[in-house]
Amino acid sequence: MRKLGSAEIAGLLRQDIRQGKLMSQERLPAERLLAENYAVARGTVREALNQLANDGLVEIRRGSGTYVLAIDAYATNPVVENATPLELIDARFALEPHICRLAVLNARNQDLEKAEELVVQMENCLKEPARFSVCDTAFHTLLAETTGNRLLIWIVAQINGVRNQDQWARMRQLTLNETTIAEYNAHHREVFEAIRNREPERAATIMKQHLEAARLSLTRAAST
Amino acid sequence: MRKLGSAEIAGLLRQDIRQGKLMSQERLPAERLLAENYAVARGTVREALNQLANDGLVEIRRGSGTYVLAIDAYATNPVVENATPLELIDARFALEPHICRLAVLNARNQDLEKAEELVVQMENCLKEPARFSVCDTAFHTLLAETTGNRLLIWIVAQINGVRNQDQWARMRQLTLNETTIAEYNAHHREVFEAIRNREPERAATIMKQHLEAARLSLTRAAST
DNA sequence: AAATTTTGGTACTATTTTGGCCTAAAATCT
DNA sequence: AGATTTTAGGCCAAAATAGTACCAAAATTT
Repeated sequence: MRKLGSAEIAGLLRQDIRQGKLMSQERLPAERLLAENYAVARGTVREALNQLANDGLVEIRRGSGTYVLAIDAYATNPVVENATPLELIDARFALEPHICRLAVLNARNQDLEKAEELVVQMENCLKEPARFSVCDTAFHTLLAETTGNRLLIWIVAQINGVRNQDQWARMRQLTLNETTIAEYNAHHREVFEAIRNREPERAATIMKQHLEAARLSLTRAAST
Repeated sequence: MRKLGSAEIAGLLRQDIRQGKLMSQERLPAERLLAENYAVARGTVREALNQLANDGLVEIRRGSGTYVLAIDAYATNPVVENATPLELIDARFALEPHICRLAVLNARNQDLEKAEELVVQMENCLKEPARFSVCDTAFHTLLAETTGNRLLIWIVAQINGVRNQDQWARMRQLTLNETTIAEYNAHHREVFEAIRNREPERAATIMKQHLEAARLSLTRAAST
């Protein structure tokens, strides 16, 4: 790990504040403690805190401590970052079936080639959940791109940003075993075939079933 | 792999910056480190960094480091702002039917009251396209809020942001006459009734018809 | 109410890190 | 063959950091 500077420290603290690990009004650890935690000199921590105070994220009170304020300044899109896996599945449930329809209407041969390549790659990932997950994201992104609708592409990109969060990663580890990967692969294959055969409604229907399965394994995992 | 030149290094860094891998304000690795990472001499890295600094992508501070600066042009969402009315309708086509389903499942009495109030307001706007449009946006936003899904609420909010753009305003003026407002009102009324009667599929179907009608009048207007 | 502890504020020096600059040999391109 | 770029190394100056000590305000304990 590279040595940390004041900019990095400030970034880490910003992140903690954004993610709500440090809640509003909460007092964060004393400068000397933070310095020890990050294995850094106190001056460096002070520099970082002054940056945060300058941005209005934090209030420094001499003799008392440093306090988090204004979550609202960052309320622009913490929602996206903090979405729960279930909210995310519902959003995909809304979007992806229709994305399939539009993909059918707009798919060019080169899109189909890319899609098939990804499907094949995923079928070779039965025992590699991490790699499967990457391809899975790429597959759903490709579908969005195939629609040619920049707005949809952007929305899907935002949603994919959420999938890299902690909670999602944990859930994925719980749900992605060899059986479910095989199941998902069958869905992906069917979606691909439906798109290649230009059957919009079938593609949409299968995507719905796919997401229904994903939601099921998610709720099952959540209840254990 | 061929050896890299300063131009290639500059290209790679440009890409990382545009993709957000190197965020704004972030300090990128020291020249000596970059040189090691890319297996290249320090002078080459320096040349690349000078190119980026020349393009205003990066700020080099002697003794401190090299910092990414204001890439807001890329980081923000020009996509959303520049979406065409047709892209927007397609996105709503993807989202809103399912939002209707979720709204049916989650609607509380107070949501229904607000919805009915908006429907009534719209029915009194036959000759006031501007006011109708405001209520229309509020109605669709309310449906999203009723789902309780923060991610969907956020997405709809982003989409609504687009509707205030010039192009959209022009289109709206072209399409919103007394006849179409009356037609849309009938749709809204039906959607509301379906939600009150807890009929998710009917609500979704009517919303689809509503959006289909909107797309039709849009394409008609565009072809004149 | 007073003493003690904890907290941020400040000053100072030594060390490390970082970019700025130069040169000469080697590699690459034209 | 000539021109340009890249390499490899050393040295300099600016900035950041480390480390230490002490001060003052607030909080806590006695």
